[in-house]
Amino acid sequence: MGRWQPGARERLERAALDLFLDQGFTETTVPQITARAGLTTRTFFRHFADKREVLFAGEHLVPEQVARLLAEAPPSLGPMDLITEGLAPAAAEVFQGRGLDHLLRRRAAIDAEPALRERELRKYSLMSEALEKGFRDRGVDDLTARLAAEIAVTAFRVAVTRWLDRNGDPDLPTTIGQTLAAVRHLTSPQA
Amino acid sequence: MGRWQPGARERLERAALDLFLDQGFTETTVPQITARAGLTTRTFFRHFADKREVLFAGEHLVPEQVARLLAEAPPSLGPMDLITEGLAPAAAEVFQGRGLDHLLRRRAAIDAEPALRERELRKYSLMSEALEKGFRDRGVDDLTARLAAEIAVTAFRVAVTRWLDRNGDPDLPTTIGQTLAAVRHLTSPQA
DNA sequence: CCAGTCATGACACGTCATGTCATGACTATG
DNA sequence: CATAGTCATGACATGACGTGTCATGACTGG
Repeated sequence: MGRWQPGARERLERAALDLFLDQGFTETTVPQITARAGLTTRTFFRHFADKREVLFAGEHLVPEQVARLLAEAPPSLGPMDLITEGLAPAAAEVFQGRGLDHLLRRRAAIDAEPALRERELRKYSLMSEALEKGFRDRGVDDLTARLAAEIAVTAFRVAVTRWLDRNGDPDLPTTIGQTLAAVRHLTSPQA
Repeated sequence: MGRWQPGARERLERAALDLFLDQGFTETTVPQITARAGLTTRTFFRHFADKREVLFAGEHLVPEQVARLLAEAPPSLGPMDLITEGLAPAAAEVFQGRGLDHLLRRRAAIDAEPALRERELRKYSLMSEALEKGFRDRGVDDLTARLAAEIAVTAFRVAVTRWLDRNGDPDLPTTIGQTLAAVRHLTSPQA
């Protein structure tokens, strides 16, 4: 792994987030990031495909985690039960790695920059595609699989927003559960 | 309006779509587009903020249309009814302007290029934000407004996909209705 | 006919992103 | 030790993207 000073990738991530929050995404140039991390511009693009990607490292493996989760779940569960019982707890773990403080700083940077918001949307879109495929592999029909995947991701996304807004107070699985309950209530006939 | 040869914007849109489909988005340079349209590079960026935007012209006014629609709807309707009765018919009109053939070509270009898919996601995200605000202005609570907006957009998006897949066969309002019915069924307790 | 407006042309420039080759620290093998 | 191989990084060149600025010239209104 690391030969020179190890952790080049991590240094770049930290430097980038600091600068994005301080100056804004557009105003921050790649040479500024690499200077702060003690590296060269070319090295930045060896670790990240583009300037935005520095805030989304590692998230490329979310889809495969989702796929594995669905493949291992009891076959009896329907789509909505899977979301409630399978995804919510697993999702919580993902967010344990980094502290709440880092998550809030990261969100602040993303919310401030349309280009980063777009990247965030793509992340959730990929997650939805993985879910959809997982549902279909379990025998769910195409339309239902697609809608269940989209609704699951929507609930997850809305729940994360609420959870961060409240500084992590009710824990994430609880917040996801509340959000799914609200979805059920909203779409029930008499609503 | 047009002084030299009129319709610069439209010529650029046509040239760009043709080239994107023929060579791909990345392989197409802005000078190639402008050459085909008989204009200069600088002029392209006067009409469109960036290369992707040439496929999304005019869509910036979708949010305000959504806002007006919700403001004018009968106050008695709940969120889900609004989606069914208000948005579906209005949405259909938007797609009448250009022919089905153009919509299919445009979708093919977008689906082939991640950067364009991201832009498409942003479009729907803006639509969702407009819907959410509209619901809140009608007195709907924050969480419900957010979820109703997201679900409405999801249903719309999925319906458009299915509608295009089937070459516009059941018309769009019908397809949206079917999709919403599938959502209700999916989220109903026994599903 | 003249002044003002405005879309476009022409040119310069900084940043992003990538291809290519060189360098030098580490590893493996004898 | 020695030598060959690997691999992350440095250094350099290049092309496309996107913007600022000024000039031009067709149209418009008085």
